[in-house]
Amino acid sequence: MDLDERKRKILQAIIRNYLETGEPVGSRTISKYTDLNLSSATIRNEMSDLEELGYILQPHTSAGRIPSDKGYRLYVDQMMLEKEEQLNQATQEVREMQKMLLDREDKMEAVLKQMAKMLAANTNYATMISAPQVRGNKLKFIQLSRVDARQLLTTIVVEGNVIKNNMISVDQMLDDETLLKLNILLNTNLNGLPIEEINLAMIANLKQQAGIHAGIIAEVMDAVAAVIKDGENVEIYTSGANNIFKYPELSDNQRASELITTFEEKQLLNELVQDTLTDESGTGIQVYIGNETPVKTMKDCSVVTATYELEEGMKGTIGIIGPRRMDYDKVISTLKTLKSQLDTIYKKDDRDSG
Amino acid sequence: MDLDERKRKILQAIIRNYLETGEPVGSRTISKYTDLNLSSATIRNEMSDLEELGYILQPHTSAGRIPSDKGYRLYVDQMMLEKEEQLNQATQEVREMQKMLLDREDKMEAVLKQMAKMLAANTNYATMISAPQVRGNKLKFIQLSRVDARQLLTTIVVEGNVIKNNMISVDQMLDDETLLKLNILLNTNLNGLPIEEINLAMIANLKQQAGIHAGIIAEVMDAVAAVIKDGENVEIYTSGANNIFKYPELSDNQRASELITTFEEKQLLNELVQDTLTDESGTGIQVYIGNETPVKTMKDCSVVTATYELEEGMKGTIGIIGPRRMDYDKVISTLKTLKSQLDTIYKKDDRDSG
DNA sequence: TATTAGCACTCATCGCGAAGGAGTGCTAAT
DNA sequence: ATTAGCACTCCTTCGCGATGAGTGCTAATA
Repeated sequence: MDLDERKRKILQAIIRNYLETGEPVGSRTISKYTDLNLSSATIRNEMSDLEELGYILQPHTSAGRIPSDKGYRLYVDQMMLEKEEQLNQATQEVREMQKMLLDREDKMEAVLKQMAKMLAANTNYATMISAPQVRGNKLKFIQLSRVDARQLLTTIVVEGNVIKNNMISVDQMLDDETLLKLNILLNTNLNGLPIEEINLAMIANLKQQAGIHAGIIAEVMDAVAAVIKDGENVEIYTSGANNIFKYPELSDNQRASELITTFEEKQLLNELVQDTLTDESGTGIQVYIGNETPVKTMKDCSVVTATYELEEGMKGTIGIIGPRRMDYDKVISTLKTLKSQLDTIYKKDDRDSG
Repeated sequence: MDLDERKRKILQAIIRNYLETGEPVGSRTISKYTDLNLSSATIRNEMSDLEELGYILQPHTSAGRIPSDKGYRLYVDQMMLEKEEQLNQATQEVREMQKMLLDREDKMEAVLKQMAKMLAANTNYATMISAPQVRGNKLKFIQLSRVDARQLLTTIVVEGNVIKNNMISVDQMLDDETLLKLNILLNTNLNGLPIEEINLAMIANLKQQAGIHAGIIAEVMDAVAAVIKDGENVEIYTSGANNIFKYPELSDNQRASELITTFEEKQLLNELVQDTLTDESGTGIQVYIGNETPVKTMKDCSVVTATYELEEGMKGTIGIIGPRRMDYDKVISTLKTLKSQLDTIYKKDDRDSG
């Protein structure tokens, strides 16, 4: 089942060539452009074997060969092993990104958006970045403030400095003392508590202590619940969806429409994020080739993802979506470098955003 | 220059037919499917006239005619006049939307997103909705809260209940009294003030009064400035970009790519919003045909926009983008109804969101 | 005078078959 | 084991005639 050296070299040559041209590769091409010094006939025999083994396939009888998913898979795995060390390639793109990360003074949202855009511009593929997922976080601070006679403002801060506001309408004006009491009640009972651990008994208890203001407590708890809910559907930023038009194999109406919808709805991309976050291989980089992807509209694409991690276990995903004949080499090394930048730089610096 | 009744009828028939089929319309078709009882020869003569006048044109010598931008323009203007009254058409879609608006309990963002989606599904065109633009608003409430030893939380509420949070890191812990003082200082000086009217002199004054905590004041003012900045780049929600693939005249690679980019970047859509908001015709509905649109990537499209207005002069834009042969009738009446729903329903109900 | 029938003409589109050519598999020679 | 040679496959391209939709013009008609 294992391939000998020569077969592997030929397969690699086929894939390399196909990545460049997007056209089926013939035996003569391989014979000419490799250092194997073999005639096209020999190559043909080997190709015949490779086809039988399922690494390549023929679009039609008298065409050259193109890599199968299995072929790509071998190629990628092999590459990942070989290139393990040469991380500090420090390409132009990465330097740019690094600069951007250091420059950041505005919100995470803006940084992620721009990062997606830059990645797309650099790779010529479609990109997505998910904001770090808030999960298992503790309440840090709750406050009720009187904005005007009829309106209270709830402010909830969760560890990791995720902030959430909510307006509550009240029937009659609350005096300062009552407001202070409620604030103390909320903070002494809830501060430091993981949101998930807030249960019905506690809520009932709070309400009882709040007396006639139980209704307000209820609304505050709704807002807290909303924080959890918000944390579930992660924000996803995309860019470069138009890049799919650069690859004829993706830009027929049917496929293009599906892909565009996927990028626009972002719903399905979430599946990709979840899948990436759960299945954690060693490197933090994953490659989905063709049908391997969890998003079925991308079955004619390849997807490379990286997970990055900020402090406090907040994880996010970066994804690059392109044709099967993606420049895996470039994409993987770019993602690796970017990932490590994010992992380290963000952890050093400790300010954060809302 | 003005068209006689017959010419107008023929032009109308040509446009109607072309809207349905997307194919050039021949004289025989018109002769058969109108109540004019004219032979195709007569129609041909009239069509020749209409072409000379610039209302229709021929893709090639022996093809039928298609409407020119000028032709569409006449058609739309005419239609807008005729249909002025029949607003209460209360179609299925509108009823659904109305229900959705009444149901709303979550944030504006979610409502607008879903509205865009629904519009796209109903019309089979691409849609966009801009969130109401915050402009000329007054500060309603400012608060500094101590979240932990090193961090202060700024909460700023603007009229219309736009809420903005910001974390401030401090070197040493502030005691309760100082915090209270700062809060009183901020609120007595700034509450009720239009954000634009805050000037350097006021800031200097505040800083002086804050004494050693001038740095904190500076950071709060930065956050206030950020509210203005936020207000400028309006959020725009889009949906149904994939619908362009339903119209062959828009879905060649070149055009599709440009349009998709426009929808993804949203930058350019902002121009459309601004244009719509400034140039205010009577009805609040605008129709851009082909090259009339301010967004050049949409030169092969028609764009219909409506402005809606919430309380306090907050205006937003709804846009529908489709091919030139758009079903203007349906789109306009849908937008008209939706607009009036938004105008009235939102004004009645007064709760709001952050 | 306006309308219409008739006709020649234009031109995009479709189908078809031949030519071209890239690439293969097989066989026989090296 | 490798390779040269050759027949074969089949996709692609191109040209060409047929088709047909639609026009403009002219002459006849009401």
